[in-house]
Amino acid sequence: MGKTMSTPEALIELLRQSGRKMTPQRRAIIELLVHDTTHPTAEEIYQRAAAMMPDMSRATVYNTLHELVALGGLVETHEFSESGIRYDTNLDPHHHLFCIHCHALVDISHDFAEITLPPREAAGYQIIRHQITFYGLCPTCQERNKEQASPSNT
Amino acid sequence: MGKTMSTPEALIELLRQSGRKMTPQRRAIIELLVHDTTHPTAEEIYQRAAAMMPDMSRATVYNTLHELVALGGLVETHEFSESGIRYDTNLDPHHHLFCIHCHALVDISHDFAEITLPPREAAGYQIIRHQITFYGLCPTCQERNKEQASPSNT
DNA sequence: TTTTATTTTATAATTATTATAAATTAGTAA
DNA sequence: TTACTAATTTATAATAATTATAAAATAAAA
Ligand SMILES: [Mn+2]
Ligand SMILES: [Mn+2]
Ligand SMILES: [Zn+2]
Ligand SMILES: [Zn+2]
Repeated sequence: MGKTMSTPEALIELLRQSGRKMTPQRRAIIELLVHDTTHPTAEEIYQRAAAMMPDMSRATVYNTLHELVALGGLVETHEFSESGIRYDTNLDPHHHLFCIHCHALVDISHDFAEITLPPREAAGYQIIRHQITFYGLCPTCQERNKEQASPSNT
Repeated sequence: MGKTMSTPEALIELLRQSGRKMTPQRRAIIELLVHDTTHPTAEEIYQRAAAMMPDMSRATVYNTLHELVALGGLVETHEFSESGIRYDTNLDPHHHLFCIHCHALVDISHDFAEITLPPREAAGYQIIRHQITFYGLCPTCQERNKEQASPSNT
C-alpha cells in the first residue's frame, strides 16, 4: 500500500533534476515534512524549522512547499483549512479521518470497493479520482467528551 | 432526496425564533443564498448583494452567514477554499463533484450507503459521518481542453 | 578562486476574515 | 403614531495567511 510516500532522497532528487540548488533550508524542510504525518500547515513547518535554524524565513518555507508541490513531491490538502493549507507527503490516492474537535487528520490507506458515480449523477463531468473523508472524534477527544458532558463544535 | 434544502421562509423562521430582527439586508442575503447552488463564498454573496443594495457591507454578509450557520440553516464547506469558505443551503448529507480546473462545485444526492470503514482502520475514531468528493473536469472545461489539444478556431 | 544565477531574507502588499464602535433601525409599547 | 431601546448595520481598524519585491547571501559551475 504506502508505496509513494516521499523520502528525503526522492524529494532532493526532484529538486536536483529540475535544476535547483540544494540548500540547508530546503534540506531541513524536507526532513521535517517526511517525518511528520500530521498534515502540517506552512506555519507549523516554519515554527519547527525555525526552532532548528533560527534564520529561517517564512518566505523560504512557502517557496519550498510550492516548489515541491509543483514537482509532484508533495500534496496540498485544502479540505480542512481552518488554519491554512495542510501538506501531505503521502502521494498515494488515499482517504482521511478528521477529528471534528481537535482537527487531527489521519490517513486511511484502506481501498474501498468500487465507488462509482452513476453517469446520470455525474452532470457531464469527466471524473478523475475521488476521495472520502470520515468525520468523527479521535480517541483523545472521545475521552474528553466523556469526562465533561459539555457540547462542542461542528 | 433534497428535503432539507433551505427555503427563504425556513431561514427567516430560524432567525425569528432565535429572537432576531428581520432586516432588508438579511432578507436579500437569504434570497441570494437559496437561489444559488454554486456554493458561493462570502465575497461572492457580498458582490451580488451589493449590486442590489449598494449600502450593503461585508460585515453584514459575514455576520448573517455566521448566524445562519450557528442556527443550522446553512453549512460551511472548508473543502475547496482556495478563495474562502463556501456556503451550502443543502443541509442533507450529500457528496460533491469538484472541477479541478474552474473549481465549479456541484451536489451529488446519490446515496452510496454501503461505505463503512473497517474498525482496524479507524484508529480508534468514533465516526460520525463521511463525505465523498469526486474530482474531475466539468463539461465546459472538457471542451476547452479539447480545443487546446486540436488547434482549429477561435 | 571567481563568477553568476539562484536563493534567502526582510519587508511590504494582498486577501479573507474578525473586531470595534458610532450611527441607524426593527420591533415594541405607550 | 410616536417614542424608546436593544439589535443591527456600517465604516473602519485589526489580524492572519499568503504572496510579491528587492537587496544581500550563497551553491554550483567555470
Ligand atoms: Mn493524507
Ligand atoms: Mn453541497
Ligand atoms: Zn480530536
Ligand atoms: Zn470546470
